[in-house]
Amino acid sequence: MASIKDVAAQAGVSVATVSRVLNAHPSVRPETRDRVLAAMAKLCYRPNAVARSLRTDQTKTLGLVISDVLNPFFTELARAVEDEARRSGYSVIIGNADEQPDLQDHHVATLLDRRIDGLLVSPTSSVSPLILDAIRSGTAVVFVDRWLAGVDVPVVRAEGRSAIHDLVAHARALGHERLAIIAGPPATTTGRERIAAFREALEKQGIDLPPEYAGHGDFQAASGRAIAARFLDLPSPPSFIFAADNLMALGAMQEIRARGLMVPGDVALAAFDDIPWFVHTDPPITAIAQPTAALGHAAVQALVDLVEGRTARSVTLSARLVVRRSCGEPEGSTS
Amino acid sequence: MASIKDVAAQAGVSVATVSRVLNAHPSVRPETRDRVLAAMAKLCYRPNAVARSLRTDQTKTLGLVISDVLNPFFTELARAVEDEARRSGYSVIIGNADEQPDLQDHHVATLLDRRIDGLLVSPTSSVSPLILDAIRSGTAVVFVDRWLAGVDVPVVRAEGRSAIHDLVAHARALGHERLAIIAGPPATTTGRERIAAFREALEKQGIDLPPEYAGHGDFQAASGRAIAARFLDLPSPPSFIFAADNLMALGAMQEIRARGLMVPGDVALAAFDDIPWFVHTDPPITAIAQPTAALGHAAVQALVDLVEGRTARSVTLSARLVVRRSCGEPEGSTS
DNA sequence: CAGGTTGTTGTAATCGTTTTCATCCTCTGG
DNA sequence: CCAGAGGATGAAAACGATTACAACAACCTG
Repeated sequence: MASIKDVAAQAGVSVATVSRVLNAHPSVRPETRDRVLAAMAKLCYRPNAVARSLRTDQTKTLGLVISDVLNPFFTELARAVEDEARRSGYSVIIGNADEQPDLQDHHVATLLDRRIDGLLVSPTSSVSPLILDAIRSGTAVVFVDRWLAGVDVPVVRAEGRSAIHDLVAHARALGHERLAIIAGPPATTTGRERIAAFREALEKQGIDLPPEYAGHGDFQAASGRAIAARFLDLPSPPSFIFAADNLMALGAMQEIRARGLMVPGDVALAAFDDIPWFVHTDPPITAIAQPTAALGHAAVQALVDLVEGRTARSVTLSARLVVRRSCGEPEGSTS
Repeated sequence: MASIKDVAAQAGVSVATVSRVLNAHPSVRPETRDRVLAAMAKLCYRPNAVARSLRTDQTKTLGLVISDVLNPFFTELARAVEDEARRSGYSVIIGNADEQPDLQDHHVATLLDRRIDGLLVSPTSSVSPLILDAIRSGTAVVFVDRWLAGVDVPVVRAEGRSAIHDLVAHARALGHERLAIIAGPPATTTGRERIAAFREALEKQGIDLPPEYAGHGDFQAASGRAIAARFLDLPSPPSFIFAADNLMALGAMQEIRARGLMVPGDVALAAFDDIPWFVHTDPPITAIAQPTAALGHAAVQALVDLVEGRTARSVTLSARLVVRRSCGEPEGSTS
């Protein structure tokens, strides 16, 4: 592959001049520029980003470490992140932590070794010395969706508390009295917040959340299924199950189906995170929708601000309840 | 960030020695090695992958360019690719082409600029001078799922022909006579192959595929919906619609629902690609399942073979029909 | 016409590694 | 006791770009 030296030789100029036309430096005579451009075209020259990064100390690359690519929420987030990053002239390297702290650390480490300009993380666990080190040593970091306490880093997330209150009110209006939750891991902020909001909403309605009606999964389908099974095995099983993400809702659905039970007749179901398929499930699933793409865009903007030396602020967008039929027939409904 | 020079100074040795312990070179006195290791720990030294890549001319990075990350098939493929690559010591940079040739080229170009060691592509269009150039100039390339004709590059894909024959036979057994297909873009191999197999299967059954029963979408939901609408507006609409991927099936489902029609009563529906949600839709959707993860693993193995100077062969796995209820009630079914 | 500007170009240092070659030391065998 | 082997280390040259600085020409101004 042709290097800047080959181009310089071909054009009969020095490498400095070639570099100057590469970087659109003003003081290059048009005639010389054309000669260089011609040489580049002739040799199919493409600048070596590796060498450039070494010299300029910037890779024009952002790292994104998410908990689970297979979760449609994170997939959409990743896509939005990539789109926005590209608009700002950055590439994105995605690391899939698969909800495992070790894997998360592995990705953070290799991204740091690759000298990415900035890091976007949705932390899997509550502590990560590596991430904290990176922040302390000056790496630009922004948290998205989930965050780590005790560090001064911008957080871009959706506020789900009020939507959860709406959901609980909705369930109560439909006559549900025994409400259960399949929450996320306590080690994650979203794992803790969603159950806290749920409990708070129940209290507002004058009911409480018995321990056996609260399970902590890992945001993946299998755990949702296992916890749903535990609920349904109870002497007095809940009449309503709220899954804190769409994958655990899928698992719960599988378990409910496997037992020959009906939604919402036997158990009602609702999920945090909305996905297109929820419209077509049997029954359509009531869910809390996050402004996923907006989250991704805002996160990249904040990170790029940080990387380029500007200041960045945290952003909180709001999630909203989308009522469908999985909690019972809304009054006035025909189907 | 500490460099190899700082470590050398701290340990009182030359950079060459530090480099040697970094690369586990045998001829370093154990005592020296320990001293260097201690210095590295003290300085929190991490080797700069950028500098290393420049010197060694290898980035230990693979590029993956896929047509649409939001398509669950590609998401799962990407995940499998990343897993397998990590096992072989490579990172993966994913480029999402969003079914747009321009975007695909953009990603290929930046990946090449970053001097990735190998490229995994599922081409969006039938021609791509950039990709062809890359192959000619010696870049290791492997095609996955889709491919480009006329180049000697390993292809890793699933064979769906026989599963499509099974599907058509299944539809016929259920009494369907007017079968339609929402195919992919003719510019893609999967777009062409699936409709060819479908037409062939129909012929075997003694029926033909009228032009108005064949539409070409772009593998995304909106196009599936538009084509389904066209089918349903026909004076004699089809009784069975086969969508060539899951997103177009989603679009078709949306259109069918919007018209108040029932599946499979009014129209039957089947999809290429299977996803977990198909079990829970109303009705559960009959689909052709690909061995997605295996595809990803095989593709990476082939690519790594190529990168590391071994020879790689094409791999063809087979897809299989998963019968559910969206084409009609199978005999003996109770639900 | 001297002296200063301005515009265009080249030389060479630099980024953080790896690696070749040379050097120095120690040990072995005759 | 000396030659030669071999082990451990260092000096320095790459890799392909960017950029500070110097150099030189041409031009303008008084």
